[in-house]
Amino acid sequence: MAVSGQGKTPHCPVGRVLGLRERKKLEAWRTIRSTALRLISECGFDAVSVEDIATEAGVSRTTFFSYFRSKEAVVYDLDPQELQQWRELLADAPGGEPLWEALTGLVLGLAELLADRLPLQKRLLQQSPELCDSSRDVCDSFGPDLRDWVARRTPDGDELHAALVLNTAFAAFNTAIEAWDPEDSFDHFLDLVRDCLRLAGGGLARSVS
Amino acid sequence: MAVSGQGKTPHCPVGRVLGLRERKKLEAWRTIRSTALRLISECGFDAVSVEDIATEAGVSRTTFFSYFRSKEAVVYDLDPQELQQWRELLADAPGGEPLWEALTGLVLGLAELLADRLPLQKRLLQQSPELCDSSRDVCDSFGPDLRDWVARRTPDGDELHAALVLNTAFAAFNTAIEAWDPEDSFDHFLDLVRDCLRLAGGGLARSVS
DNA sequence: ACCTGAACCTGAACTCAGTACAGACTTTTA
DNA sequence: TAAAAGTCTGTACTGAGTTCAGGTTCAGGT
Repeated sequence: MAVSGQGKTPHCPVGRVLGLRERKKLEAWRTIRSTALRLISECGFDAVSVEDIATEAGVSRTTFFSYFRSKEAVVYDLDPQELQQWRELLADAPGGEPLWEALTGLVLGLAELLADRLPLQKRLLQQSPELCDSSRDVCDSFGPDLRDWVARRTPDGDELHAALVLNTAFAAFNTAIEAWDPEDSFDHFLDLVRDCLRLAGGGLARSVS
Repeated sequence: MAVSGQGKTPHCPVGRVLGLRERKKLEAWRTIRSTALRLISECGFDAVSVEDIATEAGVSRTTFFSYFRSKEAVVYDLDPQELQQWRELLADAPGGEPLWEALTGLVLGLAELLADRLPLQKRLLQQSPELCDSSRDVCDSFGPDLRDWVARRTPDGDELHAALVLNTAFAAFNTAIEAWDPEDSFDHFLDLVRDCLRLAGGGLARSVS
């Protein structure tokens, strides 16, 4: 029944043309999200409670948790429209390519899709070390979809290889995020992602040191 | 001052010859750990509270948290003696090898060190999906040490490569753990770890599908 | 325009993880 | 054997996440 993956009770505003109900929900989602990011960037992740966020966003604590599974999710979750774009990216992905090439393309496409959010998110990560070792990361927001996508195109008997490729791609993406300085240009980030994927794809045993 | 990484107030029983104090602490650690694992395997991770564990182990809730940073930690943390062995492994590791080879050796050594615990841990993971998506994993227990070790031997300017290699090694290890059926032999697990590391090291772009 | 069902929001009450701390107790050391 | 240092415990607190009953708002059909 649930189509989206975020927002439980809210039936998830992903429809093509939005009714009043869905417009309001999307608006609520964004209000909560932006309020949260503002407060967290001002005071730090731990110093802001869900109560604070809800109040400041003009909504109840209960409602907050109906939009976001957890406090971290408000930082990492994709905007519903981004999520939709991401799913279109998955749906349109060519089927014939080798898995690693396909993943490289998808991850890069995703990175571009996140161009607006990532600088802020990375800055939050730097400001709030609590968020870092909370062991949740950006991959949590699109990981499940990508996992499904990979599973769907994986022939029986090849699951180990598929899982390894996927986890390694995540590792490469995370490494790029870790290494990136958000003061640098976003193109520089894209280069980092490309480099990491290329190195991992080419074989780490081969590189120096 | 803190030498260990787990156990805050308890000054950490890693000394060569143990005084009464340290022996008691090690005993308490193990009592809490084994009690926790027993209860969790009987009832599931979420169905057991820290209160339950502490009571059953004959210790106060406060004391539990002085031995383990979190509820998950009681599942993932290394036994103090295993931790010491792991650190000796790191200290004895040869310095001249290329990073990927060195990591391969270390990870395999670690896996052997964990031979006793891993089957049980993996069974817990299967029984309690909550534990899986808590996004904490076995790497949390030895990851920081390994990260330090890598940082120490990484020349300036090579941090990106080092981080990528480390994260990829983790990904390979995790993939092996995911794929392993604890009913199979532990040797089979070691083979999986070796395979994953070899594939990732050799270059995922090269492999089929 | 009105009715009805469904989706949504809310406050209240609850469980439990994690922290702080002061006082009691136990080992160490001198 | 007494002070110092380390450890345990109960208590009390904050805040995350869940449940639920009751009220409000929107959508679709008449």
